[in-house]
Amino acid sequence: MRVFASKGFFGAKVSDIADDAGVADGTIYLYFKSKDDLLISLFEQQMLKINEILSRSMEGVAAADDKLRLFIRAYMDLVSANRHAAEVITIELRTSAKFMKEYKNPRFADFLKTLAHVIDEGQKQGRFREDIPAPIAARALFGALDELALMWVTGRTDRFDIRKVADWIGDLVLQGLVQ
Amino acid sequence: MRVFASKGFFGAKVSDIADDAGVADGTIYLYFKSKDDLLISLFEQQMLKINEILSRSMEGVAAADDKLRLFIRAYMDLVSANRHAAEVITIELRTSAKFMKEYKNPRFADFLKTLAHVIDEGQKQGRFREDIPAPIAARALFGALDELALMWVTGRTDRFDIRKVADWIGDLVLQGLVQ
Amino acid sequence: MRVFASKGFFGAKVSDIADDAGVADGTIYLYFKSKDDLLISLFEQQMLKINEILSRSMEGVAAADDKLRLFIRAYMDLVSANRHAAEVITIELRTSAKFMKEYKNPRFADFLKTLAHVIDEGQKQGRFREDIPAPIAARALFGALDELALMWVTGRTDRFDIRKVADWIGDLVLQGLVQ
Amino acid sequence: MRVFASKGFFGAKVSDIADDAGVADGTIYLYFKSKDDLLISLFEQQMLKINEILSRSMEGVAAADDKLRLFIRAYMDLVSANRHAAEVITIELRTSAKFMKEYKNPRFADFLKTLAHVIDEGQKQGRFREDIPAPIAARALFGALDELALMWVTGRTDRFDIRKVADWIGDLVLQGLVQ
DNA sequence: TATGAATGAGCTTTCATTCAT
DNA sequence: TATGAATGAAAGCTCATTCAT
Repeated sequence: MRVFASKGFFGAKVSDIADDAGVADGTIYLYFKSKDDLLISLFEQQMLKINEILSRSMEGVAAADDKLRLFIRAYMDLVSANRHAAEVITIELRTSAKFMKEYKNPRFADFLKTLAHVIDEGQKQGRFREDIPAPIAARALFGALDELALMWVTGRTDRFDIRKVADWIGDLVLQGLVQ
Repeated sequence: MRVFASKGFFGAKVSDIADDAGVADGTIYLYFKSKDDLLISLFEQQMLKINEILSRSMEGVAAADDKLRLFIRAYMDLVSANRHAAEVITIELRTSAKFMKEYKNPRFADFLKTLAHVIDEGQKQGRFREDIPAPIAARALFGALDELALMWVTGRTDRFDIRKVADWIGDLVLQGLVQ
Repeated sequence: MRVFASKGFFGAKVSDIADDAGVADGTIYLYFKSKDDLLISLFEQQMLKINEILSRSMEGVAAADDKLRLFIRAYMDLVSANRHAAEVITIELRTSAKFMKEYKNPRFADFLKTLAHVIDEGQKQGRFREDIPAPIAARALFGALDELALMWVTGRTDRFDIRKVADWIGDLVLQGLVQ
Repeated sequence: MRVFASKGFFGAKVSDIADDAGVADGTIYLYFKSKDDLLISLFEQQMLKINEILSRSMEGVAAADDKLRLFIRAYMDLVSANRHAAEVITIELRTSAKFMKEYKNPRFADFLKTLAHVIDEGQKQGRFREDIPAPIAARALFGALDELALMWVTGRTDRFDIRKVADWIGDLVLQGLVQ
């Protein structure tokens, strides 16, 4: 993750990764089928963890808007706590489609489903407007979160408080810009 | 653009691009210094065009919320009219930072500035809430737009109407989910 | 000659030569069959001129040792007056055998013949020792001259007087080091 | 060495060298940084060996003229025993300056210093004339040796005895042509 | 299990040469 | 005659992957 984060998938040599891990190049291939597989395994593992943490963050909360705020905060906390992972997921996730034709990224689909589900709940609770389809809203929200994560990850980290950003996004998505 | 869009920067061979363009490999190098330069030139050229169209789309409109809606619609129209360009910009833009360390991407910065400026206007007009900093809101909005563009570009195009999506994002960002 | 001298045969691009000559690349090919041919023509032309000047320098002189001294001086004068030509001939001449398999360099053979002839005369005049075969002595003398030409051409030109060097070589070859 | 000798630096493809060595192309790059580095390493290695052998050949001999004769014989013996090396050093050494701007060739400088030192000794012993500067005489002698080595290496080897040539050069340089 | 030297396919880039204008 | 844009073969180098130890 450290190596992919700092050099990107194509820039990262298998030998760089082996060096960073303190093993020989060949050893990598005892645990992963290929460099592609290495990145995919990373995705899977991280997304699994992320999905779990995000789901847990909303446990025991009933109101959809509270859930959404908690989700957003938890997501941003994850980003700030796992800089490298965030960078890899944020950036390489996109490119992956291009060079790993066959990989469907099921965990990311899970992620989006969770988010859409919360919004759907809100709509059923009568709290959220129903004219925007939940999957679209979920995707838009993810885009916003992802972009700000990228901004945080590539920018000077000390420039702004990621907790505040989380709340701003919560306000934006729940109440909108118009006051 | 067609080739980068379908294979990604690293997957696209210079000879693929030359083939697609109907010229010899060497001819590429009469017009571009390197493969990197080719992608960068593409960015610059497209972003310049995009920025121009987006600015023009809001001309003669006073209210910031109207401006924002027009901006969003124009952006989505551009995406649907320039599938390949959208794909390249959406995806390669992110990766670019990793493999083109020195490239600052000034046109994208312009893009964000335009968007932030509209939001700032809305705040000064008293229409938009002032607790969310304009650059953050702009970035979040771009993330949402970009993500939906990606969804449209990589998904089955006929699945939903991009115009409707534009309006949904407008509603979401201006009024929020909570009704 | 200027371009070959400063960059070497392989380092010199045809377009560099065209630029230096103030013509288009294609124009070169109206006058020379190929880049190889260009260098060969240069050799031929220069060596012809050199051979002529050297032969003339010894005209009307009878004693072989006087002839040899005059030859040496004339050679070194040529080198100092035609820096670029000297550089090309001195350096590229050697490499030529490697990459221009078929080129026999007849003018250089003429050059060596002239020199060997003078030594042969000296031997017949009873002035020069006969135990050293004239062609070997000629070749050795050329080697010495060539090396000093190279030294002069690649070194700081102002460091020593090429006329003096010529006389030193004359003394060395005629009288030897032992006093 | 074999490949550089038969095709020259530019004519020799890295894959030719790998083939000749019985390894894969990539293997070359585990041991040498680049094709340039390969040639430079060859120079260094050979010249080191040559300098050592030449120095040793004169050990225990006091008179400078004896030393010089031994040096010349040893040099020619080396040439005849290491045909390919001689060819590479003789020819590529010259061209090297043109395409390897930064390479200073320190071992060749050592070689010349050794030779000049012997001549200087002869002058101090009162055996050699002092009007010819030792470095100039050394360079001239090297030129003669180098040229004859080239002649031997590129010509039909059986045409003359390299030992005899060595002695002729010894006579020429020590006693001169004039009898 | 772990190693790391060896592999060799594959890619970007260069540049001598051509030829339509 | 002159041009110079276009060509495309060719070559140096990289690096994911293998496999004997």
